[in-house]
Amino acid sequence: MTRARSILWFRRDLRLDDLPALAVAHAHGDVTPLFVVDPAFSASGAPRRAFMAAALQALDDRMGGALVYRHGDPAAVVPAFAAEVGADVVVVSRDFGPYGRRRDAAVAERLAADGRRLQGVGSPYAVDPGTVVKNDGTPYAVFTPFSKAWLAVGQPRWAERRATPAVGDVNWVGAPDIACDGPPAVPAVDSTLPPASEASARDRWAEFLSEGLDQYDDRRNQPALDGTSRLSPALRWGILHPLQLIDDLGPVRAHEVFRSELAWRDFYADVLFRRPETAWENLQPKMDAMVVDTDARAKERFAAWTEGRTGYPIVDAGMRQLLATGWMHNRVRMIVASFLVKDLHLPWQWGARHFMRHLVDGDLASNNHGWQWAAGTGTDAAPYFRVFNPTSQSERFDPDGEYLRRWVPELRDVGGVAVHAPDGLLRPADYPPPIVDHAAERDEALRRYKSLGAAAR
DNA sequence: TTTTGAGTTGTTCGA
DNA sequence: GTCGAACAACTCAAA
Repeated sequence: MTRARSILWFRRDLRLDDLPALAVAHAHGDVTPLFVVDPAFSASGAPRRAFMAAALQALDDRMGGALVYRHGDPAAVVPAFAAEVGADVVVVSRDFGPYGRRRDAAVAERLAADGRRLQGVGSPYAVDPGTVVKNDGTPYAVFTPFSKAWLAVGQPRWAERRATPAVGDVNWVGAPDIACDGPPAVPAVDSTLPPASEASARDRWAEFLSEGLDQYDDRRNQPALDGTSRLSPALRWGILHPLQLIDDLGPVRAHEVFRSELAWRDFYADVLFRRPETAWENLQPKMDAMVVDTDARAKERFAAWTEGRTGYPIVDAGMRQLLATGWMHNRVRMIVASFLVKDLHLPWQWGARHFMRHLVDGDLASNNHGWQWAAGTGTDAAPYFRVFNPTSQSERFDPDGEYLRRWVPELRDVGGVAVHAPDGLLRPADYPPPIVDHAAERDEALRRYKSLGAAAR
């Protein structure tokens, strides 16, 4: 008689340590690990595809090569696979995103039709979306009170939490005995990010914890420095779970700032869980009347923005870093986002889509609600008059121009402060002049916001 | 129910 | 060079 068997279907929790779904699958008996390669993902940029493929490879290595890849629509592939291998249960980490919920509902329905079930265990968040509520049971819409309640709800749970024990005796039943499609292709990229394995992510965390975290609140805003954890891709793909980080934090100001960033991640996941349509629609409907440019000139400007040839060095440096590595420093993300929305007057969705395509850590909730914040359409929106000045941001956060020269080599020989805004004779011949005048576009943005207010009254 | 204080990340201007 | 005020009005959250 064969032993009972379950399928562990990996999606965005690409780890084995501290994975509740694995413990549950193991309790069912033999475990068949599955990853479904979704054709929709092939639209992503090379660094993003490379990181996911590398994470899967590292995961598979830990399972002795047992990971089964199948290509296609999960709603068809997963139930068929469960029937093929004779598994009654498919265990997953729960996905709270709009696409993931639709997908999982479809999969669960088809599994149920065959007398099987989808079992969701755990999530990639410190506190699951939908959990943090006000006294009247409704969700928070402002970050600061959310984060206080998040901490109040979370801390007792985290204190009594036991990391899921290492599962050393799992009997993996998978490839090569089970037929397998190929893994996703691994494009070559030159990445400065930590490699995509659990061991290297843990090493990076240990290094950051001992060397960088205590100065996090000071150094995290300087893009030339290694002042951030750079663990966002590991968190995005579930190579690490946020509680593995929170467990190590102490009652220190810099640690609290770092934890607050993890609270932002949970906050935006919660907002998107409550309002799934806000992935691509304004959270604040009154902002729908905002005038944005979408004509041919707008498309040309958008192309210049994506390719890093706006003539604003800090913007171009960030956009080039994104294309080259799949990552961009957070301070620079805010600067380029403000530039797209308030200097170029383009729809925030254009920028969000580009980021999602290229960012290795691109997460729909954090990314798109971050963009909504920048555009003033979202939760906790920035006041309309808060318009980033790309030159003064550059002077303030990259005072020596080190980041600029690293990513915009045309500026290598521009000395002193001119590197932040090389104009006239100081501009190298191969570096473009500014595509717009910031002062003029700032006024234009303020004018548009004001006329919106007048129209609303 | 009403009131009150507050709200991630900024810039500019004038004294 | 430094500093405070202005830039609006609204919504949220809790007392």
